[in-house]
Amino acid sequence: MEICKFCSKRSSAAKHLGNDELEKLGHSCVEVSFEKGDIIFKQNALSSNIIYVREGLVKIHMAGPEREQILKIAKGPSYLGIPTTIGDKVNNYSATALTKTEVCFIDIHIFKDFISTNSEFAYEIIVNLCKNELGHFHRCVNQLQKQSSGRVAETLLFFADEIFKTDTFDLPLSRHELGDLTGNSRENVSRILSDFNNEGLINISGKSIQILNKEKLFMISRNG
Amino acid sequence: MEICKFCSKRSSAAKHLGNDELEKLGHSCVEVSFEKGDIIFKQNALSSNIIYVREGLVKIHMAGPEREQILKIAKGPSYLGIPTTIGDKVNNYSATALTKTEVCFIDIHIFKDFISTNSEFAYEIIVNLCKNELGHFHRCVNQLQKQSSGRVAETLLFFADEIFKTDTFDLPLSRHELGDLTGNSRENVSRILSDFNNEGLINISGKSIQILNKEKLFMISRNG
DNA sequence: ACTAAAATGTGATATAGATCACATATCATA
DNA sequence: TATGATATGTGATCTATATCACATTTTAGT
Repeated sequence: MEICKFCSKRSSAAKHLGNDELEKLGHSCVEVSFEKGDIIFKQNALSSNIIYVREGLVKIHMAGPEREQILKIAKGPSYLGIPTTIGDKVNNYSATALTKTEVCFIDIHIFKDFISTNSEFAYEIIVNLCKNELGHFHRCVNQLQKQSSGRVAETLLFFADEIFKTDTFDLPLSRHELGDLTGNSRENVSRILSDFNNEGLINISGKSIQILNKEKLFMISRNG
Repeated sequence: MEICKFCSKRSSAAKHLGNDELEKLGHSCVEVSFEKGDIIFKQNALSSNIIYVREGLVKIHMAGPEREQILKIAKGPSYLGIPTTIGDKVNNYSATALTKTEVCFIDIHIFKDFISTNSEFAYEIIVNLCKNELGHFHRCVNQLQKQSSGRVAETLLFFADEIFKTDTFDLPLSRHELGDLTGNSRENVSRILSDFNNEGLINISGKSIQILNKEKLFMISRNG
């Protein structure tokens, strides 16, 4: 098993692993492929693996008191659900593939082992957790304080700039999911997208989106 | 300097430090006392210390696009702002004392040093970060989905159960701050508290609060 | 290719909660 | 203890956004 040794998508933490450690990792690591819509792990199930997304787009979501809440869109390569695997026995949230996704399941014991024996690895994991938490703080405050069109505008820019790195792309979410992500009703998302379309900020047809006026969209995202 | 060696409020991570490590920590650690209202660290300032709250109540808050957002109420003993010290050069949020607070400033270098040389310490920090993040996810979803009276009810129960461990206590926040914490306007917080009072759920007089009907308050917190 | 199911668009209506306006109470400091 | 400043309570609006209702489009399974 040399899959990890020659993996081209190693995490910044795994870059600190030596050859023998990578070999060990390769032995206790399972590679799985998920299709769009497949559940990678489920809230309330026992959490026993660290998940590493080699490639693909994943939504992290949680059942809230009223409806499903999408907490985050994660793009490989990145770790997934370290907090819920280490912080609790049970998954506090679910992860579902939004596109075809390549995932490695890493046994929690070997992960702990690396943390214990390789301080550079441990430190990278800590940095990773810290950055994630900061990102999440910002996202949360934005969600809480911006108004709905601002949240939708922000999300469109997020997909363009962070995920697809182009202004023309296919939305990987339904209107309903976009609502769960931005804290809007399905109907409101439709309306806001229509408005953006009519004002010439975007060009939308089904899921395919083209951003036409990034500056104005950014202004809307900024000022609520 | 033996303040850490004989400290009665050591963190779960610091319990894994040996005598010589504690001595080292004692040398590069400064103890400071803050009064109610004092700023412990400020958003956008350079972050160069890990802060450990030995005793006291602290609010973590962040300037949002519309208003100030209180992200969390932290109670000593606990670490404060590990994410912002390790995850960024600059503080992503502020911390302000809500009561008289005893704080230790720990040099980031010695902290990193412990992470590198003491794997148990590192692992405890990781567990801590993970649990914090899970807590924050839950708080965020609650904030986003519950309606205002639910958020206020939840906060009252939080103070009673988690912070003061009694049903009669003095609110350490103004109505305005309670709004910043629960995402309500100052006026709305007043109204909600008055309602709770009139319905006999609580007894309120200024900042002093007595919870009379915990079950019903819990129901309100649950069902929005 | 056909049909049921699911997703989407859009108007009308309802409402939670913000904002405004002002009265009252409490606090801090000279 | 007097006095300005700050915090709080409460009614009257106003508005963003949810909800409802239904038409239309798209998708998936046979």
